[in-house]
Amino acid sequence: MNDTKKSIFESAIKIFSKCGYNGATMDAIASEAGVAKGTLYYHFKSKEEIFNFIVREGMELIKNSIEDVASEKDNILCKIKVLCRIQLSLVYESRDFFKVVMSQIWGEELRQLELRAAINKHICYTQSYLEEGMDKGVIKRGDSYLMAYTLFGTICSTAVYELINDDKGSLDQLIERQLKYILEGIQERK
Amino acid sequence: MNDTKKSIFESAIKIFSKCGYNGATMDAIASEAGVAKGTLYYHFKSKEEIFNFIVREGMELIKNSIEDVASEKDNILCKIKVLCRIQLSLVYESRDFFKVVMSQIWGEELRQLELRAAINKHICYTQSYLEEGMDKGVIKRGDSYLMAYTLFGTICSTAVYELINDDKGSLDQLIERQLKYILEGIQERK
Amino acid sequence: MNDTKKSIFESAIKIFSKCGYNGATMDAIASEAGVAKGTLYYHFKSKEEIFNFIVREGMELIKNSIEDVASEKDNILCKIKVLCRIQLSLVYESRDFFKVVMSQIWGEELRQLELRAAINKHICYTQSYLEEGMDKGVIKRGDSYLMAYTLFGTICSTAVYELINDDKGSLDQLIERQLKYILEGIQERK
Amino acid sequence: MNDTKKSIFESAIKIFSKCGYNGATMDAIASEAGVAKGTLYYHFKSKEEIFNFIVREGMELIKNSIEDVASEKDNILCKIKVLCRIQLSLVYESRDFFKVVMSQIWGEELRQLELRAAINKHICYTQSYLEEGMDKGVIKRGDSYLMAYTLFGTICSTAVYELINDDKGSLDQLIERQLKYILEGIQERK
DNA sequence: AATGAATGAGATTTCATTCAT
DNA sequence: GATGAATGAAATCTCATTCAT
Repeated sequence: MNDTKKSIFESAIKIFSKCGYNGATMDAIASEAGVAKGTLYYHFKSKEEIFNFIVREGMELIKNSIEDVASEKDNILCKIKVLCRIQLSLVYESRDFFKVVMSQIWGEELRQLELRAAINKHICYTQSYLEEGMDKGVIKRGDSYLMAYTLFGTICSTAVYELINDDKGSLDQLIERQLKYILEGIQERK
Repeated sequence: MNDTKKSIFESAIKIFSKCGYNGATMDAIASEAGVAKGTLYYHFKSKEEIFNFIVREGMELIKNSIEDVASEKDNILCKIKVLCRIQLSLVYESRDFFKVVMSQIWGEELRQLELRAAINKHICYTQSYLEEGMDKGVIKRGDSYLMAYTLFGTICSTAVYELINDDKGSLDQLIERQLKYILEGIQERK
Repeated sequence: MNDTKKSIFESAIKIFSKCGYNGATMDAIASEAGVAKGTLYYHFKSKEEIFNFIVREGMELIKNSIEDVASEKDNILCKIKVLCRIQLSLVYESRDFFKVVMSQIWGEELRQLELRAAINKHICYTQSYLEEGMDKGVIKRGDSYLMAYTLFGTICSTAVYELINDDKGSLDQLIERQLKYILEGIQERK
Repeated sequence: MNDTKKSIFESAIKIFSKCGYNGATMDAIASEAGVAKGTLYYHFKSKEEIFNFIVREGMELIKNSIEDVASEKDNILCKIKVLCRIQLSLVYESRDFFKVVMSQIWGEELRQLELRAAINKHICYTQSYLEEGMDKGVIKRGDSYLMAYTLFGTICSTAVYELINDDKGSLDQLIERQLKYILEGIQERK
């Protein structure tokens, strides 16, 4: 990915996150990237292709981030904690990408079906960690697939939290709290 | 709200949920409602007004549903459980409304800021339940605001689950599982 | 076909004939028709649909013109002469339509393949007249299909003649001459 | 004309014939020629210049072909027959060039007016053969200019025939038939 | 000689809104 | 109350041309 393409890629994430897919205009993306409109079409066949490229690259990046760190641990509970922490902090670091995903996951257009497939693949990937946790006895036995979704829900809630409340101060604390809720629940043990 | 307006209202939810705000066309809404395009403008000033009307009515409905049932219970843990169950089942019953909210919450347009405010208000409302739970010693002491978001996240995850997996069979079971995860966590107690 | 649509239809023929299909712009057609660009799209789905509509209507018109007059004659040679005369005079009266056909018949786009099919159908239709002429002994026995093409070629030559030479004075004389060439040839009988 | 320029020249004919002038893109021509787009502009000033170059070269070639063969005969009827035969077979051998001419002859752009002038010059050239035929008593006396157009029309009809029917088998037979029709007409002599 | 990234003017198309009926 | 033809601003996309390498 050369400089121009990278610049378009980053600008598109910014604009898509602010305006949604249909609200984002090629003019806005071009202007944000500091290139002419025609240049977008030199590097991408269409607006939809920019979108798909973003999704593909973004999901790849997340997967790599997780694998890099998780591979260092051999304790499965640690791995799961790392998995959660990384995703939770990515919500902050790649907030624009998350907004694009979360706003575009709901419709019935082809690009949205593909996005859903990508998200489902990611959730299945985290599911495999949970199943290893069940085998090792550190995660409660149960519907690992649904559990993986619950975990994804926590990511979502964090994204919404970040969206509505701009408090960036206590990021680490926030992440630890969320992690605790998901692992141990919110109900007081009797 | 007369029949025509109601028909437009329901069609608009359907179209907004399928296409997003910008992707939805007045043509599509009119055609879904079985009326002429001009009729939309007889009942609503603009597309944005249809959207705002939907959000207002929808949030009102949810709040009423919760209050109706919660008022019957006097045990706060029961109230919280009911609160969760109702919202989780609403994800299924009003799935189109949820899609509209979830897809439109992320941008910076005026209508989106207003939507966020409405959602935040709703979360604060559930927060008050959690605080009562803390006072009564059934919910772990902690950041009740963040906890309310976590709860909202579970709603989100259920919505995404419903979106990707069409299994409608075991709805009650699903809800009970989600409820258990949020209350008791996913980690095995030692 | 209401007034607006008719106006678009006629303007489009004019513009297509002057600029070709790709050279014609929707702006030019709209401006010629005295309507807004959006109005074109209210009546036709696309530029291509305008083109196809023109071809369909135009061929229909020609066929009707021929049938109307030919049905009055019972002598087959008279019918064939009428067939030729009508087409030759149509070259002048509907010169813009002919230019559209002649300029667009050559490519490999879908609309052009359809146009070719329409032209071929028309040629086959004139072929049936020639075959009747052969049966009645007034037309030389031979390849009636190729002969029908030769007849079409005379139409073409007249169109090119009209294009290059603006002499409109002696239209009837011109037609009679062309008719004589095609029926009796240009070579001096020995 | 070096190899690169020749390759561009031939590719341009192919693309122009398939897409028309406005439909042909410099990208398509470059890709067909197997060179970069910039290379086109090294050899030609503009798209229009490529077009004009093609017309000039093509007309030159046709004239030379005719003169070469016609000069061998001294009988004028033979010359005229040769003239027809060569042009009719050129329709097959240089079909792409013919398509370019036939599709581009109709508009009002400068390049098209120039093309018409070139065609008219060619028709006047064949006219001079017909006049010699009239003087020698082998061609019917009459409007030699119109007659030359009729002859050109037969070329057109053959091109359309070739376009719609791919039967390449009986080329010589086809040409002889066309020649007969134009010389002797299609009507049965009584 | 040749390249191909970049451009921007201009093309086709979309669609929320208006308005006369 | 309801309609749908008409609009025009703005969207996506195309492509001949330029220019630094």
